[in-house]
Amino acid sequence: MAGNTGAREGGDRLGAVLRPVRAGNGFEEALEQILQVVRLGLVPDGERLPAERELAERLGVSRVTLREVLRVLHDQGLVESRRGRYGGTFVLRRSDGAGEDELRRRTAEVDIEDVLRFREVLEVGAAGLCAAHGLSGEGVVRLRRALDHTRDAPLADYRRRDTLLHLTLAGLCGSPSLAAQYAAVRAGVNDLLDCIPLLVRNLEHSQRQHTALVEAVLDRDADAAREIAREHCAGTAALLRGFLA
Amino acid sequence: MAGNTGAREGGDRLGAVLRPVRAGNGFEEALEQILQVVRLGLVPDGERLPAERELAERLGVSRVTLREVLRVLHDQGLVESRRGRYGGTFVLRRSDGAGEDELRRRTAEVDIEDVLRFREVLEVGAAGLCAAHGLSGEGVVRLRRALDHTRDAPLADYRRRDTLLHLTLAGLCGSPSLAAQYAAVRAGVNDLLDCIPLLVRNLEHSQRQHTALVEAVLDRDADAAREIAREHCAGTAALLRGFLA
DNA sequence: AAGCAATGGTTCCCCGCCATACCTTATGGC
DNA sequence: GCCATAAGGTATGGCGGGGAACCATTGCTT
Repeated sequence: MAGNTGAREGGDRLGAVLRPVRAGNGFEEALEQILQVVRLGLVPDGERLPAERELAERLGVSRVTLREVLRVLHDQGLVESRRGRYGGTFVLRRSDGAGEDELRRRTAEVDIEDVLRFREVLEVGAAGLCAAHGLSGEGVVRLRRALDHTRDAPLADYRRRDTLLHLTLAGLCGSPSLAAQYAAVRAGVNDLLDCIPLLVRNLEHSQRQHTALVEAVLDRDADAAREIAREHCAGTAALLRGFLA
Repeated sequence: MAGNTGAREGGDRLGAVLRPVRAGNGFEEALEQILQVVRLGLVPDGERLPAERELAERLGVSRVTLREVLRVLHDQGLVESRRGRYGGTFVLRRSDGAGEDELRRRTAEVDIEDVLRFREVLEVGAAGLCAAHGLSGEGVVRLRRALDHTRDAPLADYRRRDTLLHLTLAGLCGSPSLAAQYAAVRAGVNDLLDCIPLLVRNLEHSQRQHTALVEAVLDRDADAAREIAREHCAGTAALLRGFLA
């Protein structure tokens, strides 16, 4: 019957919307998000995560569940907890090799093309929006500071500051939804980047692009900003495809 | 202490990632997604939703919870259930006025700028990706068919077919993540559009843009595709800002 | 030295949701 | 006309997670 056929065709279309309502249980999602914070370098090695009570509230899970997450991270050697006033949960420097298989597992199950394409769209979009609408005075300061921060970065901290620069730009584009999605996809990109070596030559190239990108945004030259962002992403994408394909 | 200050500054940065792990309970999220299906017109008026057992499984909630959702939708006059073989849950034609306050409530709590900007980024990005990477033979067919479908649309069904065209494009861009996000943001856009009148003049303009957009994509002219998509979004955005601001 | 405050650590109870099984209704085929 | 089938409708037990209260530890402040 016609209606039935229509419903079946529609059924395929529904796939984009009718995805599972939660990617996993509360525990798994909370774990994922805290890992994101760490992988994005939002809390650098040695620094403290928010207190358990605050973290639990912000993640929308109970403290009990959050503590299970922290216990797992502790068992994997990623964090350390200290009691008492001015105690807390601290991010440990990842002794290279720890969680290596974890990384393999994670990168094995992501759709690399999906990540790279989505990242490019968001990155280019954020740059274009920032340039087209202009930044507030405070926005200019934040962006400049983030850029300067990448210039004098020690090699070991470059990727983290690079990430922060891009997150800053995404955060300034005027779309919180875009910023949130960028954070998520960027965590995925960082996972991929952690699988390949950091080449100084790429880094210098990247740095020139950062400078040009920020200039274009501040000049409110949207087309230029978009084009630079696109090239920037294409560079990373080519690198990753080359190493991982 | 320096570490403490750093942690506080970091705390602000964490905002983009440390969002609540679930927007609500299972019931609310399932409701939201089914509403999305209806609002996107993925199941047209009079057609049947997937069977309860299938829907529950695809949404990752129990049938009990799903049925609570359907009961709410039934009470609001949006769906009707019929028992027996070839029964099911059917989407009712929305008698204008029903759920009107619901719409007001919903549109009141969305960040219009966020929605419009994010939508533009995704729309432009999807068009650019499709044009840049080219479509498969089947992709070409699907896109053409969706476009043709908007041409001979009765006025009452235009917005639905328009939505389907854009969803098709997003689905063909090679990034499932982008497609999913587009579906979500488009549902929000449709809510906003439902608050303003449908002007035939805008519709004709829109239709010309659709044709040009599809042509640009099929010609693999990414710059043109992006530019048309941008104009297309700007038109809708201006309309919405004018009526709702 | 005493007290306070901020943090991690622990326990308890209750609710919401899930899984499962079963019942009821309507339709088509034998 | 009977029965198989596919759908919605109902009932129950179990458990994961949440909320709240409390304990334990540390270091600053007085």
